[in-house]
Amino acid sequence: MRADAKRNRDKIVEVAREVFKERGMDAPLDEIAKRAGVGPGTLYRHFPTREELHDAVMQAWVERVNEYADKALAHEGGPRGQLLAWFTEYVALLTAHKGAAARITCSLGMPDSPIRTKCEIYAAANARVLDTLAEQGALRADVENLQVARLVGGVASVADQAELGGEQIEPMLAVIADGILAD
Amino acid sequence: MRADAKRNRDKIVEVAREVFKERGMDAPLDEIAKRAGVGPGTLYRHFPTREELHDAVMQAWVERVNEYADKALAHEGGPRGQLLAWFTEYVALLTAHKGAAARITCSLGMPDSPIRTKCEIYAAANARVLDTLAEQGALRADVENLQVARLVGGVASVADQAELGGEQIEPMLAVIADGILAD
DNA sequence: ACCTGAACACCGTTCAAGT
DNA sequence: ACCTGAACACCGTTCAAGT
Repeated sequence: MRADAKRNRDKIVEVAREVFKERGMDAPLDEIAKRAGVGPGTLYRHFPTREELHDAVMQAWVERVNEYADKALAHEGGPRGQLLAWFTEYVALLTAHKGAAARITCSLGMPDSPIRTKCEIYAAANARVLDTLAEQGALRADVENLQVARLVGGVASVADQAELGGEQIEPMLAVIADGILAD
Repeated sequence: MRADAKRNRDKIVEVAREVFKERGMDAPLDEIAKRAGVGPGTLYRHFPTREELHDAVMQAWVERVNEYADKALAHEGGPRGQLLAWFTEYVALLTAHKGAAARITCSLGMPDSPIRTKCEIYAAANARVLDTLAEQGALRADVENLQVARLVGGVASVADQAELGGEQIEPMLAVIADGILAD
C-alpha cells in the first residue's frame, strides 16, 4: 500500500468514526468523503461496502470488550453481580454508536458476515465470562453462550432504537440473568 | 371522503401489504404506487409518512394479537407453558413482516409514535396475559409488563434480522420465562 | 497504483396542471 | 376534492481521465 493511500484510508476511518458517532451508522457516506478531503471514489476503493467501513471503525470498540469482561469477572456480588456487570458494560458499549447494536447482534454466529471479526471477539469475551461462571456451577446446564449473546444484544438493540435510559435497561438485564442462573 | 379516494386508499393498503410482505417494511414506495395504479402524489396524499402506511397495513395483524393471547392462556402446561406459548405466538406474529419487529418494539411506551395504535393493542394483550398469571402468584413481584414486552420484542427483532429458526428462538424465550416466573 | 469528480441510477417528495 | 406525473433533491455507485 502506497503511503498516500494509507494516509487516505486512515483519515477516512477517523472521520467515519466521528460522523457515525454524530449521525448514526447509516450517515451519508459522501459527508465522510467530503470531511476526509477525498473523492467518493476513493472511499469506495478502500471500503466497497458500508459494512466494511463499519468493521474498520469498530476496531477500537472491540479492544475494550476484553477489558470489560475482566472488570466484570472481578466484580463483587457473586455470580449474579458479575453477570449483571458484564451485561451492563456490554450494552453500554454496543449503544455507544447508534445503529451498531442491531448490526452486531444479528451478525453473531454468521461466519461470513463482513463484520465477522468484531463479532468473534465479542463472542469470545462473552464465552469467557459465561464459562467461568459455569465452571463454578452458577449457571443452568442448558444455556448456550450464543443465545445469551443474542438476548443481551436484543436488549441493546431495543435500548438503542428507543433511546432507553439505564434505569429501563437494568431490570431487563436482571430478567435475563435470573433466567440463566442456577436455582 | 370521496368514493374514488376511498377506493384508491384501500387499494394502496392492500398492495402495500403484499409488497411489504415480499420485500420488507422499507420496500420502495413507488413500487407500491405503481402496482396500485396511482401516482406517487396520491400515495403521499393518503400517507404522508412511511410509518402511517405501516400503521394502516398492520391493522389486520393487530386483530390477531388478542386471539393469540386467549389461545396462550388456554394452553396447558401451567404458567410456564402459557407464558412460552404467548411469547412464541407473539414472536411469530412480529416476524411475519420483515422489519416490523424492531419498529413496533421500539415504539412501545412512546405515546406519540405514528404506530401508537398498534403498540397499545399489543401492550394491552401482553398485560392481559401477564396480569392473569400474576394474579395466580406465578410471577415475581417486580416484573413490569413493558419490560417483558421489550425483552420479547428484542428477541423478535434479532430473530427477524438474523433470520433465526424456531429452534434458535425457543430457548431464548425460555430464558425470559424463567427470569420472570416466581421460584 | 491511486485519486478525482462528473455522470448515472434510484427513490423519496413536491407541486403545477388537470378532471 | 382528488388525481397525475414531471421535476427536483438526495445519495449511493461507477468510471474515464488524470497524476
